[in-house]
Amino acid sequence: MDIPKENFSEWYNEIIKEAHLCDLRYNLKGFVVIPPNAAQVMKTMYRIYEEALEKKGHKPAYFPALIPERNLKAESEHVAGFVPEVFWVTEAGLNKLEEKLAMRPTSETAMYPMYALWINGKSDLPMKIYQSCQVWRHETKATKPFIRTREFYWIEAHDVFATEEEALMQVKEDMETTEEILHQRFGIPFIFFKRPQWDKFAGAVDTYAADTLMPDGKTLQLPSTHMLGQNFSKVFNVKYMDEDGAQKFCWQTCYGPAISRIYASLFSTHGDNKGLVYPFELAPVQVIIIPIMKKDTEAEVRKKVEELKAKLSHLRTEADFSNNTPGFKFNKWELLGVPLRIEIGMRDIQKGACVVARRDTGEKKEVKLEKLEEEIRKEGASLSENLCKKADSWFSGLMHEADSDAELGKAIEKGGFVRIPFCSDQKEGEVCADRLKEKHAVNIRGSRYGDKEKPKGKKCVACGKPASIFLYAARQY
RNA sequence: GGGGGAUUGAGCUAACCUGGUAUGCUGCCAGCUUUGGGAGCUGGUUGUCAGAGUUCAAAUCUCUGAUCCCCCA
Repeated sequence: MDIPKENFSEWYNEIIKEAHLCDLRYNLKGFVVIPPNAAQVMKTMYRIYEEALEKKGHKPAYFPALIPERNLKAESEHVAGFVPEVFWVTEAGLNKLEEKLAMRPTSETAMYPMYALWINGKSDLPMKIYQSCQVWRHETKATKPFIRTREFYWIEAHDVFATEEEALMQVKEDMETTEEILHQRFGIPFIFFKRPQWDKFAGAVDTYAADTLMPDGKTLQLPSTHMLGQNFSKVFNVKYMDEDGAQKFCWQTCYGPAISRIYASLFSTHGDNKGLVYPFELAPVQVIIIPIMKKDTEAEVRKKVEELKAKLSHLRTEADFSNNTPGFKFNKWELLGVPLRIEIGMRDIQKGACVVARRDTGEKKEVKLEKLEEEIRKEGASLSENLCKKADSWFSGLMHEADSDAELGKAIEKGGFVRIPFCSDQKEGEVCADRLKEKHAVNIRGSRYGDKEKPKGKKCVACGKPASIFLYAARQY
């Protein structure tokens, strides 16, 4: 493959096809088949996430995919937000169902009626449960593989606490988890925004969402964590008996990292003109050994390669003995994003060495065989670190500021986020957000988490009234 | 929501206007040769989106339907 990443849209379609990341031939709009090349990475991402959540006190569970209509409709804001996108099951076998069943678009209304039964007293709290599952949303916007599909793969964690403070702490913990995994381990840069009131999760008190950037400068929402307050507990009767003997409503949060979407940003962030580039930890094949064989040396080289493979069996190591030329194999495994490649032929064997090549930099170097394991470990770690650093520096170059409508119009063309003074992130600010959307095709992402600065003396870029807060604008997926 | 494109083997494609044995490349399988940056030869391999109509004869003409992909907001 040789598509310049500058033309991101074309690059994205091409890499999906060339590297077999998903098969679009399943003839149902918005539903894609995810073959092993992508599924292996997604499973690793799932495993990393699940381990992290469990380490922080979450336990796994599985809830039904179908939700009775009356459950889904219990919380009015929630239902208003999701119903336009729900797939309904209305028939079973030969009969019409008496009550429609929703294919879960998210699982609050499947889980919380059970929570009401499970939680009785303070000793049941906090209750932190997650499930890894698929959800379905009949998206009306244009679908795009991994980024916006009508069926997608995610984890949803739903936590319940006795107090508001604990719930707020959980929101913070979710943000930390996101930083530890998405940024530090996957190398994906992002910013946490507190969404404006008009753009929060349906039914939530507040929504905090991690927004990353795609190579074309448009933003993509990754995990979000929601402070649900008591909105759902009051509807679903999630209560505990306090020490004073009174029944009290619980405080809830939920957190939803969408693995399929995170995967999109993973390969889009790190990939290059030659194809995929994976962090060492996530690569389905971490080390590929390419034997260089002549007819008379084949047996000897083969033996050596098997030896190396066994030596590196603690990693996902493979050897390519296929009947292709070395050049073909180099290109193939580079396209597939294998972080490290070992080349070995008689020339090297005689020196007691092999050649190690890095996917990210293309550097090749000779490594003595007795130092191989150590070198592989070092180079693997260094590669992941380099990917993260490269992504960070690219990302930080896309942070802009604007104090007026005209400046915003200019800055947004560069791609990325633009920090602007804004009248309000409460409901009344929506008019201004709509105006900017109309004029510049930008979306207001919210205030940056932790940004305490006040826009003293500045005016809202949309309405010109005194600004109360700095918000960020970006074009979005 | 607006626009565009398309449906011929696993993928890309020719033939369609002017109806008559469906073309080539890639892939895949087998064999031989080959291997330090996309190898070569020989042989093999599967197909006209669905339904109806016109006709001696339909990938091609007519009608009806279905589906997908892409771009922009």
